[in-house]
Formats: sequence, structure tokens, C-alpha cells
Amino acid sequence: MNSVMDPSTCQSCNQRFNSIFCKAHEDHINQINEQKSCSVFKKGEVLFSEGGRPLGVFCVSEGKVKMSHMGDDGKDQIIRLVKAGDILGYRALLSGERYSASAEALEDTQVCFIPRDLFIQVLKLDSNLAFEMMKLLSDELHRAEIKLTHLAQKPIRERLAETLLFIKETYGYEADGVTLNVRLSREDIANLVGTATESAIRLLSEFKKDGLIELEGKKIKIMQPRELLKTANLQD
Amino acid sequence: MNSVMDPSTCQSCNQRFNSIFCKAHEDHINQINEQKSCSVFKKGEVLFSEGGRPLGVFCVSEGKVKMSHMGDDGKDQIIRLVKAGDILGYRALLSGERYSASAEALEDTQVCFIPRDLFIQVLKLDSNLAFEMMKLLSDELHRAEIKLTHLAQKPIRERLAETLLFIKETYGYEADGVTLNVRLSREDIANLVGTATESAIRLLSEFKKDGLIELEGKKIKIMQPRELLKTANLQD
DNA sequence: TGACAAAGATGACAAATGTCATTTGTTGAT
DNA sequence: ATCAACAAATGACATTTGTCATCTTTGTCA
Repeated sequence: MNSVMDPSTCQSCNQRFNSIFCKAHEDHINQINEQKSCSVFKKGEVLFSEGGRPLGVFCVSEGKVKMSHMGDDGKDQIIRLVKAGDILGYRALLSGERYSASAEALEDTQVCFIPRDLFIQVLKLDSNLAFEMMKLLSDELHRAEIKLTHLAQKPIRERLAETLLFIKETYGYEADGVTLNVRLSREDIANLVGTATESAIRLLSEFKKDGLIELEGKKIKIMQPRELLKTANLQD
Repeated sequence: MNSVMDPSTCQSCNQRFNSIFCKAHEDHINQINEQKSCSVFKKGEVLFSEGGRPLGVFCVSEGKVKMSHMGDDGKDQIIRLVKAGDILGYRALLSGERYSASAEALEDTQVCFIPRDLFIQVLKLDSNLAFEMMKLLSDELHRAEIKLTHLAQKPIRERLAETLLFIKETYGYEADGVTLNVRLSREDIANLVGTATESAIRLLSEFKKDGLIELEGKKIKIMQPRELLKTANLQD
């Protein structure tokens, strides 16, 4: 849990061309590199919890994280899937609020932690980075608005198909080219779709029966991406 | 439609202490003042449409605007209610995309238009403004995530109650202290809640029967805000 | 290995919500 | 003032979805 490990440098990070920081000035990267601290969260461990104070931002160098809101009745809604190269924890920090979501590792995950003041200071000095940040926020907002519309208007069958495609876009396939490269519980899938766990299970079985997907425990194989896309009934 | 009118200056704008620009440097305000153009949109007129190219941002000095997404089946989802002092059109501009939503005046509305390049340039030079922008985006994102969770988890009755309270927060009351200070069609309300128009109508009638609200045409009076809040079943 | 706990699966049913049809009321243009 | 067009209201009904109960499978740990 949270054990500090040998930190590779930002300059040699495997995600250095992948993250928002690739647009930042070299001097700022160096500063971040000096002040960051690295740690590992094992599968199921919590990076931060709803209600906590953001002390900085996390930058994922390896692994996967889910972020979820607790609904008023205690049911979680997964609002984001995080992958290597992504940062997290910035929303609350920039709003000046406490965390409004919790972050939990979906598998063993390596992160760097950038202290709040440094992050703010670099954002202030580096207008390229600030623009990247604004673009990131705008893109997230866009995604949220689309998801919101679909939640309001689309039946669960379409939303599940869309969710499976979204997982594919986010984490891609394993080496076999068909298996989604992440293990999610049925409950997690339901909390992504925004439905009851039983409904998600039932529809996954239907998709399997229709030959769209195959299921092996938590492995999900996308057998007919085309048909799945049709089922999702997307315009854009 | 879109008629240019005598532009008051930003420095004398009735919203000057209310908008995101109040944190901007004076020089930048002056620059914006010189390059902005003002116009009026009558009730029902469209400021911009989904799919159009953003050429700048709008700053509302008076009036009300709704922003809505068209769902894949042609049904609108209202994603934001805009009031005097707010800016709009920045999401697509900062993402570098076309508009993903349409904006329509809910009543006669006066706006200033700030050209794209100027807006970007000022954002680049003015880190205070950039931070305000990031905060604005973060807050919007927060709101979207909460709405998303509620759409996934809450029954329509609770969402309608929440929507009425949200309208109150956004536009406030008329002089009588009970009538919501905006006229929305039942369809608009349904598109805010994310439900069928008939369902919205039915539940509004129930709320009226229960004495929570009163209805007079498009006027909605909040008679028991406390009870309405209970009905909304909110935690935070 | 065995036993317990957790996750997954399935059926039956109830509740929530959407759809369609019809009626009533309102508004705006001529 | 009248009519047409649109918005609102209401009922009946079908469908979707959630809930509860039960059973099966899987995984974990002593």
C-alpha cells in the first residue's frame, strides 16, 4: 500500500510522449521531476476518496484506475476510466474543492504524485501547459455531456454496447486482438452503464447468445465489433 | 435577428463584477472592449448550432439562453442554462472542435462576441484569467458528473424536484419571491430532467396537487421549497 | 483439500416510465 | 374576432427496468 519505490525520472518515463506534460517546457519538467514522488497502488487500493482534500495531482505511469461517484443512495457511478499517461485528481484541485469522486486501482498501478503548489505554479508559468489543461477539461466536459444525454435518452442495451466499445477505446485489446485488456466485475460494468448489476449480466448474456461477444469469467472478447457498434446506435 | 446595437463598454457593463473577466487585467479588458461586437437575439433565436465552427465566445450581458445536445434519436437534452454574466461557446473553442451543442435564447438576450484569436491571446497572456477559465471548466465538469450520476440512479420524481431547485438557483425568483424567473415549456423542463414530456407534465401536476408548487401557464411558483428539497432527496 | 464467502447467473414479479391517442386550452397571425 | 397551429393535460396501455429470491460457480484462505 502506497509504498515508495525507485522513481524513474519524468524524462525517461514510458509515458513521456503520452501525457499532458509533453507540451510543457523542459525546465518545468525538470522541476516536476525533482519534486514528484512515486508510489504503487495494488489492485483494489484507493488513491483518494470522495471528500478528501487534494494535495496534488497523480500521473499514472502504469496501470489502470477507476473513478467513481457515490450516488445519494450509496450506489457507485463510474465516471472515468484512467490509463497510463493520464493524470487524475486535477478536477477537485482546480475547483478548489474536496474530491468529489474516489479513485481505485483496477490493477497494480504505478503513479507519480505532483504536489499541489508546484502544479499550480507550473500551470501559471507555462501557458502551453495551461492550454493543454483547458483542452483536457473541455474534452472531459464534452464526454460527460454526451454520456449525460445518452443516459437520459438511450435504452440500456445501447448503453451497454457503447460502454463495451468505450472500454475498447480506452484500454484496447490483449495480444489476441479480441479480449478487452482489463478485468472488470459485472458490478463495475453496471456502474459504468448506469444500471442494475442483474440487468448488465442479463444483457451481456444476450450479447453472448447473439454472438457479439464471448465471456470467460471476467474476460470479455469482442467478436463482432461492427454489430456491437450497430447495437450501440451511435451517430457520431 | 443578430442586429448590431449600441454597445456599452465592458468597463460599464452591468455584469462587469459578475463575469469571469473580472479577474482579468485591465489592459486585457480594454482590448476586449475594443474588439468585441454586441448584438441582440430575440426569444427563440439561435446563437449557434451543433456542428458549427466556433469563431469566438459569447458573453451574456442580459437575458437567458439554453444550451442543448441533440440526442441520436432527435430528442434534445438541455445541458446548461445560461444567465447574464455567463460566457458560452468556450467548450468547443478550447477543444478545437465544432460546437457540440446548440444555444437558443429563452428570452430577448444581449450578448457581446469576443473573436477567437483575441480570446486565445488574452488567455495566453493573463494567467489569472486562465485559472478562472480552468476553474469554470472544472466546476462545469463537476456539475456534469453529478447530473450524470443522478440520471443513472434517481427516479424522475426526484430529478424533477432537483431540476426545479436548479432553475431557482440559476435564475432566482421574480419580485413576488415565489415565481421562477424564467418561462420554460413543459418540453424544455422534460429535456432538462431527461424524461418524456408527458411524464414531466404528470409529475408537475402531482407536485401541484401536493402543494409543493403552483402552475399558471408557464409560470411556476415554488410554494414549499423545503418539501421540494426533501422530494429531491439530495445529500450535498 | 474443503468450506466459506463472494461473484455471477437466472427466474418471477412489481414498479417506473415511455408511447400513443385524444381532449382541452393558449397563442398568434390575419 | 376567428381560425389554425401549437402546447398542455390526461387516460390507457405496453415496455423497460429494477428488485427480490434462489441457485450456481468461482475464488480464497485456513
